[in-house]
Amino acid sequence: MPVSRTQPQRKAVTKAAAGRRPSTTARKAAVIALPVRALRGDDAYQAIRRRILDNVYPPGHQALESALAEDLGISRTPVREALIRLSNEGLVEVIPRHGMRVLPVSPLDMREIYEVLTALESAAAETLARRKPTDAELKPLVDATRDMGRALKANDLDAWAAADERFHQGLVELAGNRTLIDAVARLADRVHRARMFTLRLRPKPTTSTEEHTAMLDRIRAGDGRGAIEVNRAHRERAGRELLAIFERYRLHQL
Amino acid sequence: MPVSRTQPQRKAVTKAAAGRRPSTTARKAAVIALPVRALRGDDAYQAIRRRILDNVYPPGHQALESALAEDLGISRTPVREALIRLSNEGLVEVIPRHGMRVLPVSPLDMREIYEVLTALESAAAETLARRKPTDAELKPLVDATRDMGRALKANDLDAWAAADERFHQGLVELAGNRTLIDAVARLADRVHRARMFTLRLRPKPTTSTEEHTAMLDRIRAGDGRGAIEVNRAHRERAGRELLAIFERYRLHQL
DNA sequence: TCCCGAATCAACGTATACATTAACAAACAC
DNA sequence: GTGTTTGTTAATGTATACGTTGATTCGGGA
Repeated sequence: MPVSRTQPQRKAVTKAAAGRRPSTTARKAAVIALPVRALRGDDAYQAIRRRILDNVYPPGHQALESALAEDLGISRTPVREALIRLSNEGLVEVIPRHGMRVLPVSPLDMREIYEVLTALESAAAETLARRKPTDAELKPLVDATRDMGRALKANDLDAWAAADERFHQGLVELAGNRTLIDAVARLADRVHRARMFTLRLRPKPTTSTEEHTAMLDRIRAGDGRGAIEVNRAHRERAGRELLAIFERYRLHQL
Repeated sequence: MPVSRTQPQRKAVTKAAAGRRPSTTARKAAVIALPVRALRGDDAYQAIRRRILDNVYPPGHQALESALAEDLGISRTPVREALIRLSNEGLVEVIPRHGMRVLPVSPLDMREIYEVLTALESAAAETLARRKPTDAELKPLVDATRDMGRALKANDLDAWAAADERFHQGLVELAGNRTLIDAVARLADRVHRARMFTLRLRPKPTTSTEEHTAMLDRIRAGDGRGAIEVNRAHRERAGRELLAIFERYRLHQL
């Protein structure tokens, strides 16, 4: 779970013959640059994860290990390792004879996740408020909030969502508790998917910006209790709205 | 992470020739029962995990993939899969050329974990209090609290620790939020190890029982806020004590 | 004596081979 | 015609083979 520790950054190894049988003697690549980047190990994890987050593999999508391996141009071994991690994170389900299945985001799941996130972020907000962070430390949060407002004016929902994620991510990171960061990160992908589905179905998220500003005020004032309350209200409202959309459009059939 | 979903209960397949090369034609086992149960896949995970929790592999212990495979009588493949999961949970670290290393439980880690656990359990306590559970539902918690008292009188620290874990586990389960349960479970193993190390070094945990009773009272009264407060105080006190022991005995060198 | 470089070796990461077993279908009995 | 059983197939789980690469050690030069 400690992502930063368990995933030794692999430098981007490029292969001359990607996916080809490894030749006994390694030959230097032709002058022409490598057309396909060889995916292996953790890269397989990233690749599959990205396809899920980008909805290339939508909820309910099934794929056999061998099919994934072929898609990625690698063998089944690294694919299996990637699937173990993805199922750990609740993104996919491995069904013994039917490969993996991308898990749908059910309304129940969302309700659960929001409840947990609220608890975790509230703790982060309180810790942060107690620590009385400097303005410099809070700058990422201020910037993110500002960007949310700008994106909303420009009607750029994707930019709004990105800035909102940056705010929440930054809030948790500033608390400085690695275990907390990891716990949130573990839920982040699933929330991300749900929000992407609902992003264009819901009314303009105008109040979120104000709520973020209010939270920042509490944190600056060192008011831990107040920060908790604001965050809780923010999360609960957002969760309620998201669930309403979900149920109205029956997105959980996905 | 959704443990219950991602780990399809494997029925205890027994093998006639455990660990032996699989024979082409399956023969019925000799009349004499199978001496060694074949360990594979998820079993490897359980086996290694248990050895860590039981301190057979103490913090800092290193072992090569091949050594683990030999120990368990299986090949490296299922061992690797087990290690991926164990490192996900923060129990071990995989160091590229030096095998796996059982992670020590540092005071910093403990502080972080207790902070997160406090947030999660408080949420559980509040949810539970709001739901006004029946006495029948609360029975496991009442029983656990009672057993803690008994164990303390009998001076059976292991039984006390087991009952205490049962209480906290039961509390979270009663809240009925699977995501929450999984998030707590993910931290449980590390906490368990830390507590086992300190169990016999600290003064008798007499106040915990009272605090549990107080929490139950709040829950019964439907007083969510109060349950949060009691739980927070309980966790913070316990965390402080644990950390004090840790630092006094410099257990983090382990 | 200490430092640097080359050679050796072993552990890992990945690919592949193989036996097991569940799913599916066809054939048979009723 | 329907239900059951058996045979076939394909996907998995595990083992094993193999090339790559980093660690370690030994030797030579300063």
